[in-house]
Amino acid sequence: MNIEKENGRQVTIRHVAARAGVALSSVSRTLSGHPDVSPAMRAKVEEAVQALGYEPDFLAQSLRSGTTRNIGFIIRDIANPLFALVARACEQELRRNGYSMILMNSDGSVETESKNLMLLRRRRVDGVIASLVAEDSPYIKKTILSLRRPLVLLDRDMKDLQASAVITDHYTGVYEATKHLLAKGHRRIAFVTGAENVYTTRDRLRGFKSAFADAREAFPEKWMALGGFDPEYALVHTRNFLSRNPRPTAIIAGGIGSTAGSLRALNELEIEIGKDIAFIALDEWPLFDIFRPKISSVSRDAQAIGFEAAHLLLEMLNGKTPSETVIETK
Amino acid sequence: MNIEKENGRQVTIRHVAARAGVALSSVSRTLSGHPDVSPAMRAKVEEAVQALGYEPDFLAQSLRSGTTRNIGFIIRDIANPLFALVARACEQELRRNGYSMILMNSDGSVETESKNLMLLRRRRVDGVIASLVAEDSPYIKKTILSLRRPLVLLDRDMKDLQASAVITDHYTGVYEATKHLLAKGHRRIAFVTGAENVYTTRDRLRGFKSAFADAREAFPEKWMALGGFDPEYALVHTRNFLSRNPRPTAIIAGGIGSTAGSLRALNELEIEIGKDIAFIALDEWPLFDIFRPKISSVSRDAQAIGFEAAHLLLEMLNGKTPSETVIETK
DNA sequence: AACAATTCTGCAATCGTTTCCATTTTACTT
DNA sequence: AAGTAAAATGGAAACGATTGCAGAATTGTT
Repeated sequence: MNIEKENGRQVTIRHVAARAGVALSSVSRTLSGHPDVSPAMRAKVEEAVQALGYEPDFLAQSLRSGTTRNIGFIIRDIANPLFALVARACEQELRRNGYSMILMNSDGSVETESKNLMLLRRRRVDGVIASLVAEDSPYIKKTILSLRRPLVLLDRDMKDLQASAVITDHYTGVYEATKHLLAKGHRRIAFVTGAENVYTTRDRLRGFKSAFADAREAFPEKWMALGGFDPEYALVHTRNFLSRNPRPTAIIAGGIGSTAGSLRALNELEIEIGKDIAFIALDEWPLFDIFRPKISSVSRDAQAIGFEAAHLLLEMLNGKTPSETVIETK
Repeated sequence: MNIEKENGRQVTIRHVAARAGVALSSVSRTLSGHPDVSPAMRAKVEEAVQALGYEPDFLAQSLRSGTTRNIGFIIRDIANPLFALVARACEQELRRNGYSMILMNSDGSVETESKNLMLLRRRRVDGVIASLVAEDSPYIKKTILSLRRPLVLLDRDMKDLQASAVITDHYTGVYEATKHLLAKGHRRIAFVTGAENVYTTRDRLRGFKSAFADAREAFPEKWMALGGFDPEYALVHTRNFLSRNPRPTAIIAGGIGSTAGSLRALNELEIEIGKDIAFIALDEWPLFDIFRPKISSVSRDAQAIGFEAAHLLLEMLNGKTPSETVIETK
């Protein structure tokens, strides 16, 4: 069976129809499970399909149906272990439902992100899942509105977008962590993370501030470095904080990249976590539990995020209205 | 500008032609940069394109041209940090060349992998980059042959496939590492890694054996656990080795997953690396340089692998014959 | 046996492009 | 000024599927 056509050309429904001696439409109906198909017809068509090794062309089907069963997935950086877990769970779930994932890295650039979105639109993806670089770019907002396809945002909070979102309750985790540090007597707590133009940072900051307020302590403005999630930013600013006199007694690093940068700074200056300074990471690196120094962290279930994102999108594809899912921390 | 059509329908080349008062074919020619287009025509068409916000449909173009500018990327697990780096570099390079990446995880299952390959074929991807689960499955081999599209294999060595490949010179790295251990007096060296049905393991094993042979030492067959790259396998077998009497004085873990599993076993039994036992990881986890215990490793440039894979594929898409690129270790 | 109702099948249009071919227009020779 | 070559344009047929509609074949009813 599965006799390859001698000439390189593709086997189309046309060949199947010819071999079975029936009309194209009949073949199509048989294959798509239309009710009005006689057993005789079905037999003939199936024989021909087998013999020719016919396989419907997704492209042609997409053009006709207007649906590609392709989902765009845009993140800053797939090499971020948290995102990688999200992407994996998401891809698995989409695949189980007959969708494929087109992966694009935005490399932290609003411009690349915007180009990617436009490309996905031209590719006629059925929907998009995205962790945007920033929430405050009107340019991106316009591009998103022009998408006119179901969209799921990861940890972002944008108005009038008709998008679903998977958001994390960072507040609680950070609040507890900060409270814990304050209870241990720490006052000079440095906070190194990304900018406030993403929900993630704002929610974390809210938790941080609340803990200080509840402890009736002044909010340590000068120990804030809210500029970027990249390791370099964290490295530079942690190094800076550590060179001050007096230096901070505790550091909170928000996000995978920031944690990497901060740890590198500590390592460089040979400052020991647990002994010389307290350290809390928001979001975990894999193997955190195995390595020393033992690093405390506020964690969240990345797999659940990916799974939920896929689900919210699938729901929208089935006509439901956008909604939000909240993931807990720690 | 960019007036959205009032009705939801898409703006097609047909609308552009109507508005510009010219034939469809002329619009197409103008847009695709055909030489025989008068300035007057160009102006009219461009005005209409602007006014309507027209954007060519990738799907229709693909159907017509027979080329999708989509590349399939299949790996065991995107959450493996090494693969994630490969995927990122690869996606970036493909994107720079106008291609998009469809990501699929095979979850370490030959069956899933095969299904994925078939789906990619139906989706008419222009090429595939894959890190296969195993080299010895005739089923997979058949599926690959039926792909009839350019293929780049990552760290796999398969005959009569007409595929390009990015392979790593594991031999040298492992040889040096083993020699080093032998020189330090180690004899009971355990080796935990994946099965021999992938090039990666075979090449590493070759290096391992060579080092023993050159040192005129008997190859320690009973300290081999070549069964799987997953952490569970490594955990179980490392634990087993460590419970023997005498136990190994050194462990080599081959691959990201195996390293995680082995480290977990050591952690569990509270055996300290550097003090109680020597440990060498083949392939690095991120942040290895920061954490304690300090872990020695044989590393390779994952970004380069992704970049080279993209390049080999692009070359094949330009009609070149398949070739191989070798990446160095350490 | 004649008619209606039902099931089945085929034709042709459609999705949005590109491209071959034929025809018209323009430009160049002598 | 006529003839030829080159440039510009339009019409129509692909690419590979799905589907509304109409007609043919089958079945059931009286």
